[in-house]
Amino acid sequence: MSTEYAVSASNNFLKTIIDEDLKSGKQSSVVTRFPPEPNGYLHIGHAKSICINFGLATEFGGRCHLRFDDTNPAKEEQEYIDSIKESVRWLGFDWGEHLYYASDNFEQLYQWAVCLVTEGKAYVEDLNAEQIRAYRGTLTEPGVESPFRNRPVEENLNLFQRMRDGEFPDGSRVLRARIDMASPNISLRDPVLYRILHTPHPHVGNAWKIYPMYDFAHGQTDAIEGITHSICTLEFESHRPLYEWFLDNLPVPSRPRQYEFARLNLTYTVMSKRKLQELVLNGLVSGWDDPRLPTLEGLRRRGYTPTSIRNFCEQIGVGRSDSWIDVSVLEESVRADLNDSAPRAMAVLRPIKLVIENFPDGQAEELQAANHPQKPEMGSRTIHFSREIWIEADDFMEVPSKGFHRLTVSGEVKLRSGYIVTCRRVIKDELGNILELRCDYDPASREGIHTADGRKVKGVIHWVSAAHSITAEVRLFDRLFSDPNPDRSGADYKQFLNQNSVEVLTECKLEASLTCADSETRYQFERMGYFRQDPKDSKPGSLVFNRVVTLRDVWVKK
RNA sequence: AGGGGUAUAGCCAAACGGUAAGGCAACGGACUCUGACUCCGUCAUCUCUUGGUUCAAAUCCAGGUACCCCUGCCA
Repeated sequence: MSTEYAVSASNNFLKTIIDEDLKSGKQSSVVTRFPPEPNGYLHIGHAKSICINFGLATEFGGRCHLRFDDTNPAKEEQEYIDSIKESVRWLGFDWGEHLYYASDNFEQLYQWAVCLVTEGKAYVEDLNAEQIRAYRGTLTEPGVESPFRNRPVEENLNLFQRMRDGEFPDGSRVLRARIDMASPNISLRDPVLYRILHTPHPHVGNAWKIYPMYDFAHGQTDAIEGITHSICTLEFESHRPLYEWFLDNLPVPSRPRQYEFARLNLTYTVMSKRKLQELVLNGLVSGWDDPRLPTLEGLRRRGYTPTSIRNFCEQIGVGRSDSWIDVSVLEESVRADLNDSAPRAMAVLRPIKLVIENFPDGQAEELQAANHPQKPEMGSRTIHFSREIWIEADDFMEVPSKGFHRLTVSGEVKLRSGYIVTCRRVIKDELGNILELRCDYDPASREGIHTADGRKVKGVIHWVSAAHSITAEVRLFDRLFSDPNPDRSGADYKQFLNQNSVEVLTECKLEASLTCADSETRYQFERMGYFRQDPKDSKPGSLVFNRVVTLRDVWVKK
């Protein structure tokens, strides 16, 4: 399987639209944008949007902007701006010179609001939030016009200027568009354009006392940046008429179009910012970068590669119907990438001692082990074979179950890249716990898996020389939730938290070559899965590895 | 209930009036010094449903049904 980015050139409705726009000459180039609000960390759902926007730009030879949709300083912080930029870069995308902030357009937006006021298309509202809500009507009943709706233009101009000047307290007035209080589309019932907020802004500081709402900022900002295809998620679909109303009524420099796609839903996790934040704040996870979280920082810390996430986004496609992607698709994606690129190593996670009685004490033999079974160009490394080695406890069964083909009493097994050993006896303590296995090895069995009498050995297991191993901590992560859809309505998602979503093993025995493991390198610990050092907690001398994902295992399924 | 959307295999998803792509999963087999990888094969007489138009319908028309979104001074 190839790990190249372009997994398939499958079509989707956005590509079709862009293709037609380009061919018909409606657009001469493609300009998209990824427009996060800097009020939290990015997650895998954002990755889908990032891949769509940057991907489309790349595919059609256009460009993609990174734009912070920073119109609500009450929720936004510089920390999030920094994290978002880092995550987008990590994913492998480059916005070049095109980094923008909606807030850089505040003055222009203000002037356009004045235009609307001047033309009688916007007015200053004195009703409070509760009253506005009551006047708005319901889904089935039309709204009622505000008593301030027909305020004279001059008065509106005066009041709006004074709102800007900071003369009024938060919440005392808003600027509203004058559209249609009876519209069946509620977002057209005189939507709020500006609110008063005496709050400093992370990007423009204390310059403003009033801030535009999303609807009044997004489309115009798209127009200013020359965005041709403004791609957002489905819940903004009913805002599209409003998006277009502003473009129709303001002297904007270009005419962007909004298109919507279905957001990503992943099983066994939660994706809403609110819930993610709740998990972090309540200490239910270790932080925004907890390796069990679907945040990009979490996936990154766990060991997911940017390539695997991009491939995942390509695989799941883009559509307009609500869909649920099983996490196993994400897991399979990182397996595919890592299988290709990860050097192999041996690590025994739950060690049990095996003593080779016919190997001299105090000696060691150097063996060569391939770093990748299908890629000789990745070379090999030296491992040591000696009298005492560690093997995985699971790889020995005193009473083998049917189909088990690893080590059993008086059975034989091949030590990967080493020799065939035969188990002679089991030494236990008085409680019956296995202390060690006593074995013999066949010095002639270095190559292949055939015994001296020509039989083929059934099993191959990983191992590590006791005297040449290092002890390390390994963290095994599982799904954060035990239910495929913890988010389903009517239940508290927290009740579905998987109590065993992390298992910490502190007595793992790793081959010595891992002593100087590079912190970015993902390894395949043979037969156990893919691992990488935890970037925060792993230190020279006390290594900590995270399991990115297990290997596929058809045996345990049976 | 008003408005806006969506229904194609277990999960995604293509198709644009010409006879149901592809991926993942699953299943069967081969290969293998990782029960991994890889390889081969199987997997929708059928597109939510009921009618209609047509030589021909997943695609067009009419009526149902199910689910999602919208009543923040959030985005």
